[in-house]
Amino acid sequence: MPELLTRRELNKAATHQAITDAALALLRGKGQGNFTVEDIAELAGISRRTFFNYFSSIEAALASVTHGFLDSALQQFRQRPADEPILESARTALMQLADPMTVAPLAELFTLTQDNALLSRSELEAWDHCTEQIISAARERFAGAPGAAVDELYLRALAGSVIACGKAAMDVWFAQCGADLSPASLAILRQLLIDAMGHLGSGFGSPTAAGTAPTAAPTTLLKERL
Amino acid sequence: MPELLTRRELNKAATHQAITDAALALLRGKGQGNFTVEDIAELAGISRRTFFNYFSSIEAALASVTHGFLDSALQQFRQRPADEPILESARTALMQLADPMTVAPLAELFTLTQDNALLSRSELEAWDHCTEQIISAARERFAGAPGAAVDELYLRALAGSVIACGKAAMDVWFAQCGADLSPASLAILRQLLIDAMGHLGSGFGSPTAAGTAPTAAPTTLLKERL
DNA sequence: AATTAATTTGCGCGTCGTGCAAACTTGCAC
DNA sequence: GTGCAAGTTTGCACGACGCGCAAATTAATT
Repeated sequence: MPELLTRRELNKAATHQAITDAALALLRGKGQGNFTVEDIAELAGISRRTFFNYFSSIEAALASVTHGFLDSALQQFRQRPADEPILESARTALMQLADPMTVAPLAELFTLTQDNALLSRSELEAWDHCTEQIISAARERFAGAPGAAVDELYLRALAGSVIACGKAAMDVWFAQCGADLSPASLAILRQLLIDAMGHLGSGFGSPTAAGTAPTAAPTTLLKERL
Repeated sequence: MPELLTRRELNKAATHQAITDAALALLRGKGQGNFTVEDIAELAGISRRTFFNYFSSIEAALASVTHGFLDSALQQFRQRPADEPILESARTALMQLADPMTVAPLAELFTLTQDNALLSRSELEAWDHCTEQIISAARERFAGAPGAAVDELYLRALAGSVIACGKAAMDVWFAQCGADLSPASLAILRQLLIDAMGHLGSGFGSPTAAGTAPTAAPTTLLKERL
């Protein structure tokens, strides 16, 4: 969290926040596609033109919620020790996000958008953007390894799969718990993330092995420790 | 391939094709963002309004190339025997696509779009749509299994990871070979797909294990047989 | 040939996204 | 403080978008 000192940065951050807040409020009240940029601008107390100085579309404004969420995930990942197994790092980073403050905005966004269609374009873009950043982070981590050249395919396949599993866990969670943010619900999310990463780590060996059942391999290696 | 008999369906298919051809031609000639729907309509010999009867945007028109590619992948996957290991089915389905006729349009689209930005929104949407369909296909496959309820998390994590690995292989291939469609280049693509699925099947154990090196586990299980 | 259904087309309208230049705000040095 | 330089907001204008609508055109049915 870099301290923003100058007034300019403060104002900019405030406007940014005001826009996403307004967009979310309108999404809540009127539903997807039933409000315009002008509506957002008015509610946020800025001009239509200024909105476009911050975001190129309504979708982009809403996707900033997802960006925020994924950015903090990235942050968690980057500060894991470099000698830790990479799947373990990913798992831990994702787990840190299963707390109310962090998931709340994303959860609401999900419930408000997935009613109508699938994940909207900008949402997908946010996840994709995060994938690219994981690739960078993982590349840096492997840079100091014995083998000189990093296997680009390995990196991209791994990062993509991790994100896919994270997304899968979230999808299942929302389908199961809706916007429920209770401790019990968050515990389920954590377990889903653990299981998803377990499946990934065990090569998707059996559909039930890495689940809640007291089976051997994956659960022992990736058991939750709280 | 369903035989289209009536004139109506024939015309529709022809128009559809004419539009994507025109869009690709303009993309080739003028570059991303430097032509309008009206340009496409004119080149395709239809009205601007008719374009929107087929696609909701230029991006969507271009993404139909990707959709076609992924749909045929889906088709390959669905006709695999149900008792085959699912990763093996996915691998085989993807491999069938490494032939010139199938990848050529996609390859060109990649070279024309990835110059500027990342994969555009509609491209991502196409991959996501394919993921959803793989989930359906896999769910059907597991439906006739002993365990009654299908593990939704397993399904979604698996499908997402498979697609992510396929995408990773393609990304690396394009970065490496550009639009080269020679047998040698396609052989590389096949190997990349094999390796990516190998990494996935072995739980991303080691960065180099599932590669070309004569290591034990993954390569033996997923070796190419031609 | 006449009827019916599907498709194309032109028109209009509200919205989008952006370049531009004029206001206005902030930071910095004198 | 005063004033200057750099950054930001705003209004305006313009081309493009996406779609509803109804008339015109085309294909299938009898």
